[in-house]
Amino acid sequence: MNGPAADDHSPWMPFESRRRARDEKREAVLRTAVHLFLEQGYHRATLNDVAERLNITKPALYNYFRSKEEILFECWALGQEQVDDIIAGINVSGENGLGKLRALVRAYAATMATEFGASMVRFNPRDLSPENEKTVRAAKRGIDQTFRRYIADGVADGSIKPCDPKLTAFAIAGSLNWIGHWYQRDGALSPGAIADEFAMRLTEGLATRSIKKKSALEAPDGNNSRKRPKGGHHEHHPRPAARAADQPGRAGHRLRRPPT
Amino acid sequence: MNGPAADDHSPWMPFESRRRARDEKREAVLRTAVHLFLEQGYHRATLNDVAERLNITKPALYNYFRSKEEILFECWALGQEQVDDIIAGINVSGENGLGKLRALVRAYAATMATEFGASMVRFNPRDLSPENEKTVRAAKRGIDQTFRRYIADGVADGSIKPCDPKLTAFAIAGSLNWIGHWYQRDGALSPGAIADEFAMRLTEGLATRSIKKKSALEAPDGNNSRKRPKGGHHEHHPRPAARAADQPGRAGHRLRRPPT
DNA sequence: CGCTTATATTACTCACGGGTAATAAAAAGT
DNA sequence: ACTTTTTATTACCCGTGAGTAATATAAGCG
Repeated sequence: MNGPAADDHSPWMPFESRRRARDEKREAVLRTAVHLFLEQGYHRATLNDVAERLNITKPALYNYFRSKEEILFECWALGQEQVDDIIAGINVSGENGLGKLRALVRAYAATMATEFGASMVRFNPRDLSPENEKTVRAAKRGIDQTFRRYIADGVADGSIKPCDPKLTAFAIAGSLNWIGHWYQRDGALSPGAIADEFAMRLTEGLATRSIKKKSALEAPDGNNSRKRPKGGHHEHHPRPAARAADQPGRAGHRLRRPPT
Repeated sequence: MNGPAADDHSPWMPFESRRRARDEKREAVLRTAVHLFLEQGYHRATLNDVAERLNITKPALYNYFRSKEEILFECWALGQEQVDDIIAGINVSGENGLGKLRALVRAYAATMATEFGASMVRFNPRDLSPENEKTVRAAKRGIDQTFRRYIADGVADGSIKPCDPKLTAFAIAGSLNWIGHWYQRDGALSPGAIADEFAMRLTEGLATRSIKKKSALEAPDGNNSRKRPKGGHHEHHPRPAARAADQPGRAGHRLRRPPT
């Protein structure tokens, strides 16, 4: 952010470009890792596998991460970051309870169709260090509470029929989380279609007034999803330093070099 | 079943009692194993842990199972057996599509609140041998198709509103499967209450005519579930040999000794 | 060009845990 | 009581894979 207007004589430019290259490599590791972890499971996928796929060798990975466990955690964190952003956006949207719930369902469904999103629900927190496990569990609790809050808000403002927020949140979040288990990125269903369909199906039983269904199955790819679900290249912007979400904890140390 | 009327002089009696004792030990292993596998994850839980909890040593386990993988598979199979029974019962019930779907949702929810039921969705099929993995995937496909069939039946007979059976089945099964991830057996929610609530919540949006809700949350334990959700002792009868469900494959070799 | 720092490699350590003898202790059967 | 079978134990093997030197190569950078 403090970068001087980069001509080409600046002695700082190479520094920055080096850092950027490093960050790109870090992300490449995470993308390969999350793919293999999802495909084979965390314990069956070895760091040799990850390295081999990147055309390097295992010890090279330790230039970017302290341990396999840290890689696992960082994969999860990238998914969690997406969700934090989604929630932060909805919180300032000024919608009523039902509107916020629908927005969350839709965006969360699209996230679950990404590999980092799926990692949030397919990785086992028990495989993390005690400290990271606590962070993950706190974040999961935060998501659950957000669902419940939106539902309770909707009941309070009259947009959602009276119901038990706890079990209703479980039912909705369950459907969404399950996407991470069955969704095949090479399958027939587009993330947009899934997100639209789930947003409709999961909330139609809750609305106090009937929903105007627009035959969601026919729209193969709505242009209305805030985050592009699957662009060919750099799947998500290079992250402008840390980003503070309003939700619980998570130390904001995105992208730091561990070894030195 | 060919047992002679056992007085007390029969020389066959000890044989039977021996077999029974063996089967009880086998099941004890599976109950301990499924508990630890769910608690710590399959790879973190060691056979030493399992054995220690049974007050024996690791090699003793090999009198009952060929490998750790076989234990994993048998845990899954016990859960799958419950589901097969449920489906077989519903298939001959003569209900309409919505009725069958509701019955399945209710019984499946209760199963997910058991450890063997949860193992069906928390274990990773990739940890099984190729052959067993195929069996598991076929069974999963069978369950999915049953959900879709009941929904399609309901649409055909007019009890369910027109909808996409595939995505609707995903949404419902997702909610139910997720129970296996969050349900705490020592928590406040009883399996019966969850089953009732989910059966209501997940199908109310589908019914062509409005549902007569009876405030399901207040009924802590309905007496109407065909299988008792959680009896204190012998969780399921000693299994009268093999049991053939109508669904796909699974070799019916329950309870055989591997070594000899 | 030399000095320093980042990045990668080869070759290794080592704990962990599934699985296997070899063998002892019970039970069952005769 | 003697034999056989079942069930368990102790003591080991050994493949695997995370993580670590020691070291080579390449890239800033004055």
